[in-house]
Amino acid sequence: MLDKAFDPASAEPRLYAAWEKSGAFQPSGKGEPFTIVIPPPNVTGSLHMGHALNNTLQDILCRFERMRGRAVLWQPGTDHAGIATQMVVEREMAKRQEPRRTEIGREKFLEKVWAWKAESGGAIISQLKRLGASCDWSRERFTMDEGLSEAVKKVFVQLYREGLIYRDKRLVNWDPKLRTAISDLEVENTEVAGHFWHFKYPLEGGETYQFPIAHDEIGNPTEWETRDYISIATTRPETMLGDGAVAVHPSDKRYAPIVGKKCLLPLADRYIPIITDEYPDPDFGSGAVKITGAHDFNDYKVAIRNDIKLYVLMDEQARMLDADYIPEKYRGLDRFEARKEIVADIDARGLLIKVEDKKIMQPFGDRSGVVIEPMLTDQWYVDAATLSVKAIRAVEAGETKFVPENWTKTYYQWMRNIEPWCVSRQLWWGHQIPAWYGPDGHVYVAETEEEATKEAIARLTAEGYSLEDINNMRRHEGGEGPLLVRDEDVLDTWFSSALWPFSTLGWPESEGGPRDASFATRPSAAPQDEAVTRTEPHPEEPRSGVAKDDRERRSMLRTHYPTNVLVTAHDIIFFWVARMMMMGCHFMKEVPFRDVYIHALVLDEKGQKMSKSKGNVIDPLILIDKYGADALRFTLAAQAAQGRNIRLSEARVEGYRNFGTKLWNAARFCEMNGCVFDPAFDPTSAKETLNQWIIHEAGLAAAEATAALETYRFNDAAGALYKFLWNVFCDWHLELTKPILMGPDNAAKTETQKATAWVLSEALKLLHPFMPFVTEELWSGTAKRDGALIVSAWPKPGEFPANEKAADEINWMIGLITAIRSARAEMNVPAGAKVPMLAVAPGPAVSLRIDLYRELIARLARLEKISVASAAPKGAVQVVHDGGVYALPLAGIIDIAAEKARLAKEIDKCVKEIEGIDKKMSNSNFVEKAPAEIVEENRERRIAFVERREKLDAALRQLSEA
RNA sequence: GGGCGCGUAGCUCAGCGGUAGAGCACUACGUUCACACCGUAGGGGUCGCAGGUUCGAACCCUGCCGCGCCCA
Repeated sequence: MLDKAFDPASAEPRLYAAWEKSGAFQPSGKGEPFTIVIPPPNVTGSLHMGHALNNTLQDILCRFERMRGRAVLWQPGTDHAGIATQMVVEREMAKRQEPRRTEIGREKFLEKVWAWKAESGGAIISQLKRLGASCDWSRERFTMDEGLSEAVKKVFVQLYREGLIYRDKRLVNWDPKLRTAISDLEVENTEVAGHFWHFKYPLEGGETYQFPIAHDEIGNPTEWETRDYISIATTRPETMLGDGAVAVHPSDKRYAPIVGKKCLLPLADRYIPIITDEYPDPDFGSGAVKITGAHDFNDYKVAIRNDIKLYVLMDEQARMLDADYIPEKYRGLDRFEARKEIVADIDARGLLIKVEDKKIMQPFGDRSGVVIEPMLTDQWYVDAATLSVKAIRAVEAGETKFVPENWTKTYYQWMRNIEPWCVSRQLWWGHQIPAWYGPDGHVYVAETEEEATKEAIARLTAEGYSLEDINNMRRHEGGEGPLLVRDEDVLDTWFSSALWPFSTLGWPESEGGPRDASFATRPSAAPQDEAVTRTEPHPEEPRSGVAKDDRERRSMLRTHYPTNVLVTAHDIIFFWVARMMMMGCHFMKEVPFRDVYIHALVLDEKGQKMSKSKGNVIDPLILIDKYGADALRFTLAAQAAQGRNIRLSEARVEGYRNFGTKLWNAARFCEMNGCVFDPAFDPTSAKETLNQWIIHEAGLAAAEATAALETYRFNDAAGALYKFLWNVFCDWHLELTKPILMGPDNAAKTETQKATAWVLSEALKLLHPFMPFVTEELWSGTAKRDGALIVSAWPKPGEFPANEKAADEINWMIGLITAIRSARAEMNVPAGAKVPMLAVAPGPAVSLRIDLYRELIARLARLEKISVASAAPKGAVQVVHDGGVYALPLAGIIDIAAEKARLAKEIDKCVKEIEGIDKKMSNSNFVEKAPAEIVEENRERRIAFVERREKLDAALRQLSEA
């Protein structure tokens, strides 16, 4: 016996554990493969609404395809989140008042990070389980685990050898708090209140020129003043010390007389040229722009174009450098301190023209929150432009499709304007770059230090050094140190994430046996190598995802790559999709996924992005606690319409929780009425019209849900199932079965019990991807089953015999009942009162139907008795349905005026419809040009409305006579 | 400045060439033996505005107004 209600809190963990234990989450040996790699959440992360949506949709697809018999692999894991994780651990260390990372050194620090990871990392994994995610946890991976680290090394080395990774000095986004470079994507540009300072830069040698200060209507100058300076404006005065030039637009006549001359850079007391470049906007500020090539991205381009000198002004913490081109008084000052001083000093020299308040766009580090400083540094770059060629072509050729399709545009736009990808980070937590520097500064890129050392020795030997010379080049005294020094930096986390679709599946396929953790740095047997190679303990202990055996790795990669679909939000297209495409196309010679389904962002009720700082975060786990995972999942799916964001409201979640309860109660009804699933039941054998009808309707819902899921229309699938279950199965079918189930006809009863149980079982299957818990619980709770619902077979359209005749008949009856109920309610007939009904002069077809369904109609419309009359009695309420007239003889009980009003209202509706159709039909263009079927449809509708109006008119007439 | 998207019932949103829909909220009625996390019935929309295309526009096109996001 089913409990009174479903209890998610106790059922969910139990069911989840059973699924996992059964092996259902692992790909079955047979069936066409279906593969999704999870967008790996940060190891520091915890489940937010975006994850909940993202993973609900993936799970729906996985469960759907699993039930369709495919070998489903949903590959889970987390990424190591370089900056975030390092920050978390450092913060903890600070809280415990432990020595700083720089004091304990890299190795010790990394031990702490691994310890943190073991202790509190990956909390999100258990949260995904609460959501019901059917990932293959036996294959869980981590971007820092051994196999994936191998992949990273291999990719880096290969790209380097192909010339697609290089070291370069360029302007990067520098985070002075974290003291690392970050990518453009990790910078958030925010509008803030700032200032616009206008300075005078005096012309060299006291030179003067005429500067226009007034213009006529057509823009010709009418007044001039004599100037001995050029006016520049800046939002960042502290960078003026690094100016290499002042630029004006070549078309700007105002400055033409002084182009090519020099002006004095105040405070720095240097002369800098006045040049022309397309960059300055003559209408903006004074039209003259100071060019600080080393601290501004636009200026950098101007400086490179015009060969202007770059002056680096700041250190890694954005303090003014100790450099000879910086006046002593500013050295060591923080950039904002320096700004104050500089403005004051300019003012003191009489060179400050004015200060305006101005909204400015300022770049902030998304992790640190501090103002990003463009800095000229040496970093490693991936030649993204070259890699993008194949990635773009793959999408153009349709090898990968975006759903909805319009995201293709965003992808192209970014890919076609792609910048070199800075992949080095000045962090410790991450994949240390496999590059070593020789004593002469030469760089050797190799998968191991051993290899790099060999290369170095070969190179140095070729240059004529003896082994003894080389040994003397070692870094430390006494011949103990290494010859080479490894690059300190690590790779951007997204570098390893970009490999995720194939690295998690076992790439690179190792040639020998599985590698152990020390292999990479195992000392060689060669004596000369021994001398120059230091064996160091590997910071990366083998963790989860221990290498599978080779054969399996190869076959996983072969069967599951390319993956079928990547499910993600649009804010990750650049971060991830683009990079996976580039890496996949390059290394696998094949796109990483066939489809990219871009889902909505989940916003709060007001349409605001949820963020901790705004305090408008809705915690999915709290909703799960309150309403169950099924309710949350269904809500997200039902709202996941393509191309729209989701505003999540709790009321909606509550509504879908109620839907789950409705389903539960429907199952209880079945149980109480002997509707037990019989595996031998054959839906084509159903003889009762009612059963034929519900099977037919179930087939429509199944077809709709299947088609919708196949095209990622999650909301349509959810909607179709909701409607079928509640508004068809519960509202009508179960009600209509009651007389049969409680009646005397044993054959009809048995068939109805079986058919109803069968339809319920099919509905459980259809709903399972959306509401896995309650459906699984009901599956086993309502019958003895061969296996769990999660591995049952998805309903095929052919299993549901269509029966239009049965559908017409039952739907006619439903219409009649509804019409009677409506008239009753409007006439204020007490809900409990049973009244008689007369079918007025019914034709043979209607008579037959009335006879067939007399009991059902009477029951659901609360009628005392249904009989036939040649005419409606006087003063009766008359209901018109499908051309028939039905009278409720309520003379003396009902309010005649109210009934007249009701009829008048209905007549009015008909009249309006008829008028509308007439208007169309009288338009000769419509009749000529509209498709014949549309014209015919209108003709038929008109006939039906006219007939209805005639019946209603008659009823009204009769009522007036009474 | 460039790009993408959105303005449909009180709220949250479907629909995207031919009869305007859902959930929630609201109103009235209802302890009918699955369910009040329920049932029955009902009210509520000139589909942002203005043009255009079309026999026909919420839907396609153009412009405008308002809102959001992304990129400069």
